[in-house]
Amino acid sequence: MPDLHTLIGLREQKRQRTYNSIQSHALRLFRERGYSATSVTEIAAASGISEATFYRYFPTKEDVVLQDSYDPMLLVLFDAQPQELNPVQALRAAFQQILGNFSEVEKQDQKERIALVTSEPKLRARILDQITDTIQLLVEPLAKRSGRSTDDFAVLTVAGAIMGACVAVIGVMKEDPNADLAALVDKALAQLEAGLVL
Amino acid sequence: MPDLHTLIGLREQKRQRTYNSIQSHALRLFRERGYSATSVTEIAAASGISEATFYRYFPTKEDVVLQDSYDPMLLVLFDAQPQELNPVQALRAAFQQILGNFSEVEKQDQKERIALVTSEPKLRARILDQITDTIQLLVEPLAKRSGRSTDDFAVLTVAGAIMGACVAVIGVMKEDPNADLAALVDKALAQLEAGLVL
Amino acid sequence: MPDLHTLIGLREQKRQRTYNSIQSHALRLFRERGYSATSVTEIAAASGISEATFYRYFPTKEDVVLQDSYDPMLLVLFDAQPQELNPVQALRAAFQQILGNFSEVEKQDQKERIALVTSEPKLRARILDQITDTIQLLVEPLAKRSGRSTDDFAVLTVAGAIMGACVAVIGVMKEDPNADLAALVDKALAQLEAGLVL
Amino acid sequence: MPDLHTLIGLREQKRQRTYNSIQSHALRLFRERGYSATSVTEIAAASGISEATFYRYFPTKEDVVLQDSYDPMLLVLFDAQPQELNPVQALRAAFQQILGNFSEVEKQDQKERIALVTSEPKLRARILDQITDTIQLLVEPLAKRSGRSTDDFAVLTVAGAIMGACVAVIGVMKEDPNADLAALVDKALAQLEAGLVL
DNA sequence: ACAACCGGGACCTCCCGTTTTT
DNA sequence: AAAAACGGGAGGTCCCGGTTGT
Repeated sequence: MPDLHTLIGLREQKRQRTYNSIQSHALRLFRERGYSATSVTEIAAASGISEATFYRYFPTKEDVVLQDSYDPMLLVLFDAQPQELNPVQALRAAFQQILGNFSEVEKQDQKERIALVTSEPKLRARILDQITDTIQLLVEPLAKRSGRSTDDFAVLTVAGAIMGACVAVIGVMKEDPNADLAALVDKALAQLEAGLVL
Repeated sequence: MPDLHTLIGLREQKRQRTYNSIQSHALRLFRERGYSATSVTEIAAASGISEATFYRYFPTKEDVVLQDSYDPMLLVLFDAQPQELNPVQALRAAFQQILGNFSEVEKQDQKERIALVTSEPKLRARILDQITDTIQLLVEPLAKRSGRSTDDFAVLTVAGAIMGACVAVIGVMKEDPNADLAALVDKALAQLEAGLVL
Repeated sequence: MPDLHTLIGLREQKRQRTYNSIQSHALRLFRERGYSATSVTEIAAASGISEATFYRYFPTKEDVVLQDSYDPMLLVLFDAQPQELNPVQALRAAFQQILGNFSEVEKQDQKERIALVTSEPKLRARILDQITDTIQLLVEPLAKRSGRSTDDFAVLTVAGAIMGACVAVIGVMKEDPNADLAALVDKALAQLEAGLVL
Repeated sequence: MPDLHTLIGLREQKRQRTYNSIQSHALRLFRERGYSATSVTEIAAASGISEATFYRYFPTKEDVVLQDSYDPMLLVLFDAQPQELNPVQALRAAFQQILGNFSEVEKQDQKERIALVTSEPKLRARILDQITDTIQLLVEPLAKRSGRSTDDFAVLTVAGAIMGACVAVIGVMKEDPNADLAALVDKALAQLEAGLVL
């Protein structure tokens, strides 16, 4: 896993720091006061930026919870997996390299995001989009690795099944917030890996 | 496939007719005027019932789109499948007995419901619940048929994967509303049936 | 000309007072500080109402200049003219009953509105709509009085010509703000009245 | 109708060709990508000129839609009309000699310009100026032909009425873009010609 | 009682002028 | 010197809870 920071300039690094700062301040405030009781003004103040800058990083307040930088990482890591892994195996490995290396802070953040997303109506309203977006996101690399077309319905089905398993895992996390996300996802994908050969 | 009507009394039959009447009038009005521009008052009037009666059938306006009577049917049909079918095979067969026997009217209604649910924010907001509810709903019969516990994570994963595939199918239907829902679901489940053995 | 106030309730009267209060405070502030240098917040404060209430009366800041209550009055007065007057004569008379009875305050307001509308880009941007809307507004009563169809192109032409003459008058007012609006409009319409018989 | 080309030098002819080339390329791009989504850079590239050259022909992007070379033509043609025609008659004839001889390409361009001007806010913002400028433009020749002073309010009224009728015609064109501009203008001016004698 | 009205405040967009990076 | 990021502030929409006119 290459250090992404060495590849980008100072400006981008600062941007990353600001991004993370906003997100973590926001999640903290949401935890302390609740999602809807926290205004963007307050998040901006806590993060030491202007409200306008907040909206330059996140198009809406919802996105501060919904967005993460893991999707592009996932794609990069997926492509970096050894060629002998089949698509689901490679995806499982990539997931593990992200989730398995979460710091305690990241784990905590992730838990809170799941809790928020499953409880706050406004956020729940956008999950279907998130899921279908991620399904679409997965289709292309899955197709590439399996030598199939991106129009192949079988690829779509596998992508859907994987995301469905993730939704089931999120359901578990909701019931038991102390469950180990990385382990659950790995277990689910291990099971699918055996059967879902493309 | 047993005749479901023989299993229920006359009163229940009348209730079913009213239920379907409300739903189809509502879907028609939503198509003609748009979801949010149609009031419950108008739906009740078009269905020849009082507003109070509407709410006795559907707790909210949203539910007239979200609810369907297929979930209980699915469970009954699932249990009625021959014991030699494995869980996913049985589920696939049950789905087919419902979707494959849709009348033209039902097919049209289903299309519109998918279109509404994927476009109206209020409705989209409740899809996660629908999905997780259905996952939970599937867990018990899947566990029973596979001789596993309802707590078995493998069962949950399979239920999630199946629903995920359905979400992918809904994505396809959204892009191409004239696609054949029954055929797509069957194709997806056929693929999962081969790999997802419990 | 009937007293419209006797026909409406106390609430509506209060609404009218608020409406006029906002408009006159706004015009005063625009005169004192300029249009774009005056914020809606300031107008609301000066009028003793909340910003939200401002937007309940005027959809945008522009409308506080553009809107007037004269259009509906004009229609009522037009219809009230003696039947022996031809359409343009009737319109001329109606205009006169409005413009000729302006109080000094109203004259002053009108002057300022003309000055603003011809100078402020944002406002100028909406004049074409105003003009075409008013042309359309005039078509129906003109058609009615002349016994022609509202689709009759001749009616549209006359309505356009009348509004065009008004635009020319506004051009004069812009050059010489102390010119007498009522007199100029009357003179223009008198000229058209002679030739534009429907 | 004299051949305008014989009146101007070769250099001017080339300038005209460049001017027309820029304008038609721009209108095509506006149609294909939308007005605000098309940059001056792109227009210049499509026309095979530099951005600097574009601005030597058109002071702003707006002017490429708003400007036309017809105003000076109109004046020349107006003056060339037989002396027995009254001012409005002469103007009607001049209009016809321009609009009636439009090529298909010019007709199409004109339609698109009307569509753009009535829909793009930035462009709409400048229409009042266009109208009042044209009214002023017409005043002088109208006054001359009628033997009146350019300060004569009657002349201004007639100029305004004529432009107002044109605005009404533009309104028709907006509703029905396939209407015949030349015919509509002629019909409107024919009607005014009968009544608006100076 | 009932609906309309209002104040308050959150969300979000856009623009302009200034500072920082490159 | 050009491009990007930022702060500030105005415009506009929406919803909630309380008040007031009918």
